[in-house]
Amino acid sequence: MTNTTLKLLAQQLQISISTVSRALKDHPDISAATKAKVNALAQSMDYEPNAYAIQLRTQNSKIFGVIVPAISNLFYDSFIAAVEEESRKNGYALMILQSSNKLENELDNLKIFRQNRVSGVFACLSAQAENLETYHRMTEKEIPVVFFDIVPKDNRFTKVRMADERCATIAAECIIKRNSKKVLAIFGDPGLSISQKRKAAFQAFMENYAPKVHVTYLDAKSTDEAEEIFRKQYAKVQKFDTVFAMTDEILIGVMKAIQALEIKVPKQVGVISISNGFIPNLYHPHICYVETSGYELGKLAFIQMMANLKGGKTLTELTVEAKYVAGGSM
Amino acid sequence: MTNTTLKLLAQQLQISISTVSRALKDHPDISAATKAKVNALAQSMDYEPNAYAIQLRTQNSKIFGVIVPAISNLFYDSFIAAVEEESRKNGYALMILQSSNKLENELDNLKIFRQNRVSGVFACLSAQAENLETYHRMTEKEIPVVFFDIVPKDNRFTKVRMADERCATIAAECIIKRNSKKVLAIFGDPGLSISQKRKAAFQAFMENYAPKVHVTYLDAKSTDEAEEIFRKQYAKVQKFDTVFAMTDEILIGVMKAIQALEIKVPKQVGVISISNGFIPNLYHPHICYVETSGYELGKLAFIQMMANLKGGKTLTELTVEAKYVAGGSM
DNA sequence: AATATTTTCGCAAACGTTTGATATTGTTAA
DNA sequence: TTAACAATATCAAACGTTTGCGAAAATATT
Repeated sequence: MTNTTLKLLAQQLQISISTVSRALKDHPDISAATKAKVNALAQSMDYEPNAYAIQLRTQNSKIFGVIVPAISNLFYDSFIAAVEEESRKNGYALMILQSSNKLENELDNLKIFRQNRVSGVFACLSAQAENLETYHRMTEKEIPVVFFDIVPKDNRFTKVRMADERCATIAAECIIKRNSKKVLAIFGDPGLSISQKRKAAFQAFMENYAPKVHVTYLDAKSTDEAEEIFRKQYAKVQKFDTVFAMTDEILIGVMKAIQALEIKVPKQVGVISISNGFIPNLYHPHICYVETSGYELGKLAFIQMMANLKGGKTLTELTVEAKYVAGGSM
Repeated sequence: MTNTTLKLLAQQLQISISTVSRALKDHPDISAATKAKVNALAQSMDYEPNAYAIQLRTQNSKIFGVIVPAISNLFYDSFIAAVEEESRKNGYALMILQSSNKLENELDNLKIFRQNRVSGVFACLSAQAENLETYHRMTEKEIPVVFFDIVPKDNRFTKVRMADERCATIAAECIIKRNSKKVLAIFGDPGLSISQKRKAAFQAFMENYAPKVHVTYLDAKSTDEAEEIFRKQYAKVQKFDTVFAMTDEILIGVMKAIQALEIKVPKQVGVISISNGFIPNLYHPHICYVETSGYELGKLAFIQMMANLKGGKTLTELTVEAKYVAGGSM
């Protein structure tokens, strides 16, 4: 079954292709009568413009590429949902690819994006080394790139991310307010800048405003590591009274240990984390958390993308604010 | 900055466009020497074939469309992950759109897919009325459609879904093996066919193989309802010794109650659910569950798609088998 | 040495659309 | 009546590929 084309419509109506094209897009050059006829026929033959021919002609694909480490991720899929929502409103479609945190996949994905001449790319860096070279080539070819969440240090790029330092500071504040004496603070992969930033901010705040509180800083790269760390630390003589989990992954590990050891929250141990809220609300009592909303981040990223597309360069790093959500765990 | 094209390469090398094209795809007509020269130049000018020109010429977009109710969903994103993985291996990219369970969006998405001449569509019906008309038009235009999870009754389509009845049966089996005397079984929205199927299968099995076990059947449309139901039932004099949760949503509610009431699992109450495994593994001990893997379903759907694309029609309804995953909760 | 065969390459059309330039009308003003 | 002007519609080129067909050059066969 062959697709309906402008040519076909033109033949049927015995008029030229260009007239059909213009009629369909309500061009003022075309009379109302002709427009009516054309639209009617297009409707009945259910004509669908060929996006590829259009892109070839106009050099504008109206497609955004999105690279995330994993689609199956509470944070990223709310980000995607937001970007998708806005894109739809603006006539763009999304091409989503996952890097699985592998540089190889990330490069493959970028190639696909280039070959499809995407109008722009939303990228979350994979944990491995930064391959900014490729991204530079894209921006040079006037394909805007908006980095989100895990962003490069390079200041020539547009970036949006959570206010990571602020998140950590808010958490620290809560811990101090609670009058904690001994704290276990577990951070994520120390190779990631996000971990470094959060840890630095947390540490600075604690040392500034509560120098007498004893804090143990440790890193966990996985849920299992986090559980392990918690168990080991809790086995010590002088137990901590509050635990801080930098990510959902870590929180899950912590909570497994807490359940296994039958520790009472918040009586024996207070818990606070940074999260988008889904995981913390799975438990009883609800875990207190500083909210980082992928959804908000998505909206912001989209705004930046459009700004980039419209005007000139907007080489700034924007952050979305964090807020504390109280649960029963502190 | 203008993109590198075949024409540009041809001009540089003073040979024809077709020779360049053929050299790049290792056509036997072209000499090794020429191929080497072409490849070298293409490399250094980082030539990227224009996917749109190719599609226009070849009438093959190498893109699959995917419609899901929501991307932010544990089940669907594992489905997407699987399809994406396979697609990548086979040189296809994915265009993912969400319907948010709205017919309007679903139709919009299909239009985008048609305009982009996708090679095929993976579709999960939105909860609202079935608009099979549109899907028919696609298959008529030789765009294969593979329905997944929530599938139409119409037998002219290719469908893959979970073995819903079997899941419930396996769970029932476990409950009987455990020697339960009194069971609380909580099912999802009774309006959904999936709930009906699972409940019918579960009930039939229990009545057949363990008629003396007392089962209380209740429905919960949300996490909160599930928690409420659990609390109410647990307050009764003769307590149940096992609880069955049909979905993750329900399991979360149940577990909240269990944690709040400080009930020991599995000593005081055994827990079993149907899930993809993420939620059950959040707790200690891990909750036993019958696995419904979006991942497996994705793999199966992809196979069906390729079969559809290659050979003729494969108008069958395939299901992916469920398997029991033991935790410490039974 | 002349013909036949293979190897290597170029020509040109086609895919479906958009758009600047141009042609054909009908209408108005002089 | 004719020049001037809208209004309407058409021509043709271009976007970047692929590919059947034919041409030239190189090699092999008599």
